[in-house]
Amino acid sequence: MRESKRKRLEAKGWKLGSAKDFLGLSAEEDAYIDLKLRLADAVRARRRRRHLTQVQLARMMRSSQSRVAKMEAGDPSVSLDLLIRSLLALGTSEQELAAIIRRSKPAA
Amino acid sequence: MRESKRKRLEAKGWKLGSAKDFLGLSAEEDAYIDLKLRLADAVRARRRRRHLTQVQLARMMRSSQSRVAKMEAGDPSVSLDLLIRSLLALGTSEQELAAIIRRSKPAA
DNA sequence: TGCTCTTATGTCGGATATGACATATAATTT
DNA sequence: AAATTATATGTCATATCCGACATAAGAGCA
Repeated sequence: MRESKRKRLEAKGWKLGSAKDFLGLSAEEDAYIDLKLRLADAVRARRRRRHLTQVQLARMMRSSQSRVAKMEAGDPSVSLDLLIRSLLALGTSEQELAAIIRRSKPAA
Repeated sequence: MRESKRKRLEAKGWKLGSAKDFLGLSAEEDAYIDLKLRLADAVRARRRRRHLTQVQLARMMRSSQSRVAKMEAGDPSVSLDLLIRSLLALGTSEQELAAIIRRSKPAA
């Protein structure tokens, strides 16, 4: 998973503490963002494994292709809700979901 | 955890497929709701274990007491995002988070 | 009984995430 | 290279979720 240093670089619109209180809960924020990016990667991986296009997945979950693209890109406008609902729509079991969440950020 | 048959009963405002397409993705919907309720219980358990009031937890995560109450009650107006951010604010590690998610609904 | 602390429930204006659409940029195929 | 298919990016109106507030309900104690 070479594209996971992406995480830092791709702080595209993440607004983080910057727009907020500038000091404080950056520890949880970090874990939260990291989790989202990990789920995003998992969605893409699972969708591809099932040979589905973004359009197909979008229809399965009554969303749209652009939403799926943003999801997989780790766009900050995408919620954890949508990510997890996507994984569930892809048939991910709770065990598998847990495994995705448990897995910490790959070694550098 | 006797209060988990609550799940079915407490379909208070869950609107489910009812307001939606009436047929279709109830499998994922079920998993989704079940997950939320499990996280809700986990928040309450962890908050109590740390001897925090809802007001205190609310302040820690810059939310409000009423939101925390709704979270713990499994109110449908609460998102997965908020539930997970709460758990992270309570110092839950990703390992622990995974354990909460993995754990399937208790036997009856 | 009142008093204090905690939690529950209802509501609301404002904030954010949503699907949809248009369109751009790959990536494949012919 | 042109056509086709897949994915990316930007924008927008509406739906949903948010914190905040008011207030009720419960628990424990003076």
